[in-house]
Amino acid sequence: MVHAQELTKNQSLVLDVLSHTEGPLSAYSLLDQLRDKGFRAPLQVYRALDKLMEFGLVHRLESINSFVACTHGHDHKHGVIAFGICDTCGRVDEFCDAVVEERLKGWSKEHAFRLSKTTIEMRGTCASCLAA
Amino acid sequence: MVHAQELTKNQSLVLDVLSHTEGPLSAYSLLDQLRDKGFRAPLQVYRALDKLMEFGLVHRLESINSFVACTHGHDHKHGVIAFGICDTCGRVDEFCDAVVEERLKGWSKEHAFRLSKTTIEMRGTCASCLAA
DNA sequence: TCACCAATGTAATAACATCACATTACCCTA
DNA sequence: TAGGGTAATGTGATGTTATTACATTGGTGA
Ligand SMILES: [Zn+2]
Ligand SMILES: [Zn+2]
Ligand SMILES: [Zn+2]
Ligand SMILES: [Zn+2]
Repeated sequence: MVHAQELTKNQSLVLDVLSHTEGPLSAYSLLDQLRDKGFRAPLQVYRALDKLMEFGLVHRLESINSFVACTHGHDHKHGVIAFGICDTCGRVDEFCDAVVEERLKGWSKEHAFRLSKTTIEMRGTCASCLAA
Repeated sequence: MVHAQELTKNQSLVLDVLSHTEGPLSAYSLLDQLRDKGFRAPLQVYRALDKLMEFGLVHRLESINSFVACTHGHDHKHGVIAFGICDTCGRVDEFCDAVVEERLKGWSKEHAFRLSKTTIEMRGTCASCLAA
């Protein structure tokens, strides 16, 4: 696992914005927020995001082409992660379920499928938004 | 459920290409393959895909921005669907797992999250490609 | 000093998706 | 059978997301 001190300048800047934002951001939103820090091109953001995802500090939400800071501790070892994404307010909840993981790995084993990455995303409306 | 006879011309054309293709296609690949059928613009493809997905005849693969024809029978009632996607050959396997579905719905209930759509995609390498 | 490698900067382009508006086809019914 | 309503279609422009290509910088170790 990588610690904050080991991050490069651009990686730190991107992680900082994500960490201080409630909800996911697109790469281009990140770029806009980092223009006054000297960011000029999408690739600067994408490169930082790639590394941060490799380190497990950031996750990509495939169904909305956006990114969130990991809500687990930095030393948390990720298994299969699932996300609950509120389409109304953008709130994202990250969680792990050992049973789900076991079932999906079971399918992979049965089918001799070498699993490299699993995406689980639930879209819907969160409790707060339902109440409102 | 909708039967093939009820599909419009554009919907039939799109489904036809998808059904006769091994593996997923992007919207623009579909467009290219349908140019000689009179297709001229992306929206023609996206509109047809939207309806076909509504009918449950086509699924979107979020992690690769592509679409596949459903491999279940037309009258199959979809629960939560999971996909195994081979990054080497493009093969896609669609399956349902009642336990996974129950666990994810359980999380939603616990968190008072109104679930509208669930995405489960496993990326990796299929048995054939591993053997080769 | 030099070779090497990781990180960065920049412009251009590719890939994916939607908006806005006009037109056509079809069904229902007055 | 004319008129109104709705679904489907055609078309161009635009918006959004992601990658390619190439140049430059900065440190690390022989
Ligand atoms: Zn995490
Ligand atoms: Zn919400
Ligand atoms: Zn299906
Ligand atoms: Zn394969």
